[in-house]
Amino acid sequence: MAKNKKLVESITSRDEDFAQWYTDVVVKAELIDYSSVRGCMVLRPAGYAIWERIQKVLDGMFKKTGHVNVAMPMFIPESLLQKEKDHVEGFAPEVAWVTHGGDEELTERLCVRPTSETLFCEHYAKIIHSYRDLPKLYNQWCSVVRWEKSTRPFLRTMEFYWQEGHTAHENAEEAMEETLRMLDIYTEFCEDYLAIPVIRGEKTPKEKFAGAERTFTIEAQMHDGKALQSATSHYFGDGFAKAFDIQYSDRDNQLQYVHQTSWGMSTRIIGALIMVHSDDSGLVLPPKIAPTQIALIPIASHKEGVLEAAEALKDKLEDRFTLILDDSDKSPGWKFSEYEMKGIPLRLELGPRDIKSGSCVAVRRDTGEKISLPLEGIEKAVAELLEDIQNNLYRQAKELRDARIYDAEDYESFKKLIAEKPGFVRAMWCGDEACEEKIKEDTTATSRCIPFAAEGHEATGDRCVCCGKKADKLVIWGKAY
RNA sequence: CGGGGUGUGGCUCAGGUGGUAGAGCGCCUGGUUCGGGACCAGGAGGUCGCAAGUUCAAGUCUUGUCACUCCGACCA
Repeated sequence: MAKNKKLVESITSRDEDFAQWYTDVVVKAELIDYSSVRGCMVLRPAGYAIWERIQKVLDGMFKKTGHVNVAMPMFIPESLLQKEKDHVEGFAPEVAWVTHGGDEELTERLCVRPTSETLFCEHYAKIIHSYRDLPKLYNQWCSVVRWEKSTRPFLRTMEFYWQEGHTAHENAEEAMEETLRMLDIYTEFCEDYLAIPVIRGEKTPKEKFAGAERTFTIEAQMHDGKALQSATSHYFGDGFAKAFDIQYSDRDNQLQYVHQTSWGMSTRIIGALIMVHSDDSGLVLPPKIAPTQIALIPIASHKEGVLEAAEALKDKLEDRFTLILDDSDKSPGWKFSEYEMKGIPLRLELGPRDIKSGSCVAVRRDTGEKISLPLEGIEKAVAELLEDIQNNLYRQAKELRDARIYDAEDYESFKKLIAEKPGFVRAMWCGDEACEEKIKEDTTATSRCIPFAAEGHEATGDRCVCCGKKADKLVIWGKAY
């Protein structure tokens, strides 16, 4: 028993060493393995299954709002990448280049896409001619490569999976509407499915996407109080359209430039999922995103009738829930720990005692609570339990986050809060990039976003927390991943 | 890119001053078990990250290099 305990405790305590805890969970839950390529991870079945769930739900939301999927090439000729000045400047330092095909040196080197704006723009220039061709609402699921200096599983890898939506519209209003519509979809997805509360807002000019006119973001707070940018939605105006010559004839036969957007969410969100909900026993997954919702564990399965009863229960539940029945000869205790480590939201135990009493034991992953459920009408009880787990995870995360958003009026208290209190600080900002720089230098905190005033974030004063000059922007500040 | 740490069976690690490679867990076979990581017996499995060098002899010493990890800088 004592030595077995050691196995259970092989996850580093979250409060003791958050970074090590994170790595332990990711590896022990078998989400990823390290590969022989620096900064690139193997997404193992348990990890990829989460991504597949994310894809399925998000893709459904995209389709419902009229988007269609395409696949763009993974290579971008250097000359194409160069077309939009801010864009290339932003990404050039971190692109991977292909210089040879077989033994022959290429006349023009190809970059491995770090993002696909240029490819979409090139294509749009060819296929958009009339206002009747608009809007174009394209999305693609793919992986991209950025030559990162330091990497961590999910949070920052050299190759990562994501979706990138790229749309073209007749005018600024429509493009802006689309930008915010996608921010809404990401918000809904994070809060309703991942049970991660987010703060919505706009990035400051310093933090916005290379080539964008405006960048909107949803920011989540991790269990250690640090921020993680969970998705972004960019409004491009007609900047890319002018660089790539994407024009159409409008209703009055006048040539117009399109207005564009792009938006993305990546496998990084899985890092958020882990850092928001998981605990010292391993991964915790919200039922609505968990690839497997229930682990059904027969107790004393060699005894007469146990396996049969477990099979019958499985048949009863598997149409409505994703479930695995583990009838392997591992000990029950081993299985309990294993499925806790893997984050399965609900465990059902079925043994001789339960069969005799016509019930089974349910154990919640979020609270550890054990509940006896009558087998009669168990579908409904399980559905309610899963819903309650989903809601509880969201509530817990939101309560913790809300308790860790502080307001600062002056620079001294601002610095003190950032240094001493994990979490976010709300403070006024004058709009000067120099103040952002100074704050970053003094505290390592960055501006996460300018939250929407209509969503409960009204100005807390009229002076910049850094320089004291007149300020009309409330900014959420925090240390970020 | 700077600073710290670590590379030895699948995993976690032990191997003072150089001298034929070890443990626990896991894995395989058989048996007994089964309500919080079970037990017994037998068995398989390692060019010690990689490359040079010193030496009669290198897991151990020297140099280089690669990877992982943590903390910064940079970026998502």
